[in-house]
Amino acid sequence: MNNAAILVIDDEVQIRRLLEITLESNNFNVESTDSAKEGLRIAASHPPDLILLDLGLPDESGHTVLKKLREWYTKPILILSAQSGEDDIVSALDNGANDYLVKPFRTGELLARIRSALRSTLAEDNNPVIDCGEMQIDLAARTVKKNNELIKLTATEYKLLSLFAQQEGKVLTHQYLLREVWGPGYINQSQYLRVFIAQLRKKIETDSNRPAHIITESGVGYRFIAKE
Amino acid sequence: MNNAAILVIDDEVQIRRLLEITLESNNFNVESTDSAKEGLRIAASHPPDLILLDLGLPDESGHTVLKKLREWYTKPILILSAQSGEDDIVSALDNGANDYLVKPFRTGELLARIRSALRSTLAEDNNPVIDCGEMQIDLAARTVKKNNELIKLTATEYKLLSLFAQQEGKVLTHQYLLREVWGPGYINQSQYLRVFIAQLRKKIETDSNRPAHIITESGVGYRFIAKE
DNA sequence: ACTTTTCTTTATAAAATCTTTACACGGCGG
DNA sequence: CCGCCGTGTAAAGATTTTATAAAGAAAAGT
Repeated sequence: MNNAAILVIDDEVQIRRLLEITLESNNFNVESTDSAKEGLRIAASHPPDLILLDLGLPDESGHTVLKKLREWYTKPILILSAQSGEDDIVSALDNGANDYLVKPFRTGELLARIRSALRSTLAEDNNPVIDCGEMQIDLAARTVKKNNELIKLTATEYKLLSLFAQQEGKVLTHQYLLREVWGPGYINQSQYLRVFIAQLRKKIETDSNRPAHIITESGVGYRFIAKE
Repeated sequence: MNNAAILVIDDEVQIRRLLEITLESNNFNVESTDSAKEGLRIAASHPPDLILLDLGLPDESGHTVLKKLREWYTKPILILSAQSGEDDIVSALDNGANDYLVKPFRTGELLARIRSALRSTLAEDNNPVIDCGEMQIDLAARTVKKNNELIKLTATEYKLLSLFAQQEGKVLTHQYLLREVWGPGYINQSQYLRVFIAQLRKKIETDSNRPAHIITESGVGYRFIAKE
C-alpha cells in the first residue's frame, strides 16, 4: 500500500525504537540515525519521501541541520522536539519545516500529520506503468496503450493481461490463470483461456499469427514477454 | 510583500477580532464570517489563498465544512479548535486539513504555520479549471461551460462530473463513484449511476449516442477523457 | 400551499460480454 | 499414413450489463 520512505534523525534511542515500530507497522520504509552528520549523509545518498528531525541533536543544532537540508531537499520535513517555546517553533517553521510536534507526541496524531504532509507530494507522480516497448500498461488508470492509442479491453481480458504483465517472463499455468481470473471452480475450463488468449492477441499483438508478447508453453500455460 | 487572502470561519467574535487585527497587521487580506454557510459561500465566490476554520461552528459541524471545501478547494486549510482530542485532530487531518491548532493558540506560531502552509502552494500555482476542448470545468467556481455557455447541473450531477474531472483518464469503479457521491450505503445501487451518467451525457456530450468524454468500461465503471 | 426542480424507482430496449459449440491446424507416435 | 492431443479461431446463442424514458416521490424554492 504505502511504502513511502521516512528518515528519522533523533538521538534518543527509545524514541527511535518507538518510531521505527510505529512507522513500519504502518507500511513505511524507515531508516534512522542518531546523529546530524549521518542523517545528512543518508538524506543525500538516497533521499527519503519525508524526514522526521529532532532538534536536540548532540553533534549539531537541529536548526542548522534543517537549513542544510532545505538547501536542496524539497520534500516534507517534520520537526520533533522537546522544546515547546514559541521561538523554536517559529524559527523552525520559517526555516522550511512543514510541521512541528512537541514531545511527548501522540502517535496517532504524528501518523496523521505524516499522511497530511505526504499527501501533497505523493499525489503527483505515483502511478505504476508497465512498459512493453510499443505497449504501455497503466495499472492505476486501468488503461492499455499501443503506439499511444488506447486499446479497449473487456474486464476479463484486462484481468488476464494485468496478471501477465505483473509477472513478466514467468510461465503462468492454465490452472493458475483460470483460478485467478474466473475463480477456483473453473480450473478445467481450458477452452475459456484459449478463447480469451486469442482475443487478447488479436488486440495487442502486431502480428497475431506470430505472437511476440503472449507465448504458448504447450501443455503448461502461457508466458508474457514485455520486450524483445 | 504578502497580500495573500485569508478567510476566517469562526463563531467567537473575540477570536475573529484578534485574527483580523493580527493578520491584517501582517499584510494579509482578511475576510471573516461566523457561520459555515456564509463561509462556504465566500470561499466559492472568491476563493482565498488560505482558510482558517473553526471546528465548533453553530450551524454545521466543522468536519462537514472541511469535507465540502475539500471537494474542490485545493489550497491550505488550517483548523482552529478548542478540541484537543486525538480523534478530532486525526480525522481533520485525514479529511484534508493541512494543520491543526488547539485554542488558545500563540499568534506567533499561528503566523509561522500560515507562512509555512502558504509556502508550499506558492510553488505550485495550479488553477482549478479543467480544459476539455469545447468544455471547461471550473472547480473553484463550481461552474461548467460548454462553447462558452453555462451548463446547469444539479448538485448530484456536478459531484459526479467533478470526481471524473479530478481523475481524468482513470477508470472510476461503480463502487467508488457510488460511495463518493451517494455514500457507503449505496454501493449496489448501480442503476442510480446509469441514470445520472445518462443525464450528464445528455448535457455535456455533443453527440450523446457517441460519448467522447464519459466512456463506459463495461463491468467495471466509467472513465473521463478531457480531449482527444 | 403551490410550483418547480431534483431524486428515486420501474420498465424495457439495446449493447456488450461471456459461454458454448464447431471445426481447422499441426506435431507426434504408432 | 492416420488418428490423437493440445491448440487456435470463428461464430452462434445465452447472459449480463448498460442506456433511456418516464412516472411517482421527495425536496426545494417562491
